[in-house]
Amino acid sequence: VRRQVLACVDCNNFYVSCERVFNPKLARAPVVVLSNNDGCVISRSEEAKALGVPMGAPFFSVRSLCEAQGIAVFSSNYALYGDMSRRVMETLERFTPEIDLYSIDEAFLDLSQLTDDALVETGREMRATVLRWTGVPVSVGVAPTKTLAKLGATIAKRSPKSRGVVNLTNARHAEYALARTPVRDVWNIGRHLAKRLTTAGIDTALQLRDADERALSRRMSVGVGRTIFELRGVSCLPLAVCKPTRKSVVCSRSFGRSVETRAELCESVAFYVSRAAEKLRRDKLAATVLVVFVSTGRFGEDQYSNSAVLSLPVPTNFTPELIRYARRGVGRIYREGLRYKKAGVMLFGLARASNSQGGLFDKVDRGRADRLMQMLDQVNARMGAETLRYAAAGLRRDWRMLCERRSPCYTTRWDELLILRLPRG
DNA sequence: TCTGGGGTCCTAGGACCC
DNA sequence: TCTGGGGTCCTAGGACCC
Repeated sequence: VRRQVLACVDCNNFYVSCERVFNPKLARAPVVVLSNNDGCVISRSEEAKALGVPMGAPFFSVRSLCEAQGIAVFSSNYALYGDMSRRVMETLERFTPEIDLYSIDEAFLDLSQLTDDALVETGREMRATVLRWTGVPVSVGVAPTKTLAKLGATIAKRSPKSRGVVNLTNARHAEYALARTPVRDVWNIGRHLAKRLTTAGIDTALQLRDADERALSRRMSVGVGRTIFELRGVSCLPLAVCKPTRKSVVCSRSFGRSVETRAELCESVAFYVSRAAEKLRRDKLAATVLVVFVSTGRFGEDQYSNSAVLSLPVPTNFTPELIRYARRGVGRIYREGLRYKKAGVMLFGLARASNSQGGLFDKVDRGRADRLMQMLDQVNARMGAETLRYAAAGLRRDWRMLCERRSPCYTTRWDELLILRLPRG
């Protein structure tokens, strides 16, 4: 078997770090970033963690704590985080083309070509380079499998002594780390599995590694079996250097206020369809199934949620056509007298846009439709998102989600560039 | 005596990840 | 008053295919 060494590079509280890059006053201050619609806390600086802000806490429940402690609070700014992610990943790509971009703030790199004594040094160099070029601090774990590398990165993040890099290629070091890791902290062991494992007497990652793999595969899931092998240093999760094309596109939002009329619901759904269709076209895909869904709040009275599935006769990414079907879908599931809090669309059955099969009775001139969408996308790319948009997606849109504490899009909008004032003299 | 093996699809919901 | 969004994979048993 060929020796494999992977690095997991994980950005430290990524969204908070992005905000800090352009706002040095936040450097050692407590900072949190909220989810869409200013709903929950989804990123916390170490200082905010120390002040007792829990991950995932609804903002209303920690709002007074934030105010009392002077914690800086930001709405999500995905334009900024997406662009910063691109910079981090492009920096990492300088180290090796064998890189698996796992999420907005994480990547796995193949370091099998390096000798053992070069591993930690390379990890430190990656860390220093990303910090210097992008301003984002990262943690690095090095190990023979993804699961162990990920664990290494988590430990690196928590222990200052590691200076950001943890090497678990050595079997004794790995065993030491596994013995001190609760099973719930293992990648792909979530809340439910952790509970079932603890009930079965498996509390640490080391106990999981040494458990009966066949029995647990059968009793829990094949995923658990894979995790056990991964903890033993036997790779089951290959490096995905070439991502397979996506299988679905989703666009949905909670409303900033509740929505009751069919007209406004249609408007919002048309807006989500426009965004979803843009994603399709960016990936050169076309959809054959459209799902529209609506729901009231999850916590109050009068709960309702429903969805409508519409099959599209010809694979399409043509916005007005998708809007037509989506409105039909809303008509099927809309109930009067309810306070809707969320709506969205999903697209499935994705095929490559170029070689889609035409329909015998197709009424749309596909050539013209493609040219129109291409023009629309070009104008919006050049002049700013939504310079051209469909009126069906609403003009006022006062149902839009809250984002009252959003930072400027420092890196993606000319009118929001950071302005520096130099001191005199 | 002795009755294959490997694959896909279906469905809705659940689990997991960030 | 106020609780995110976008993904992937797995499950289970039967139907169906070669």
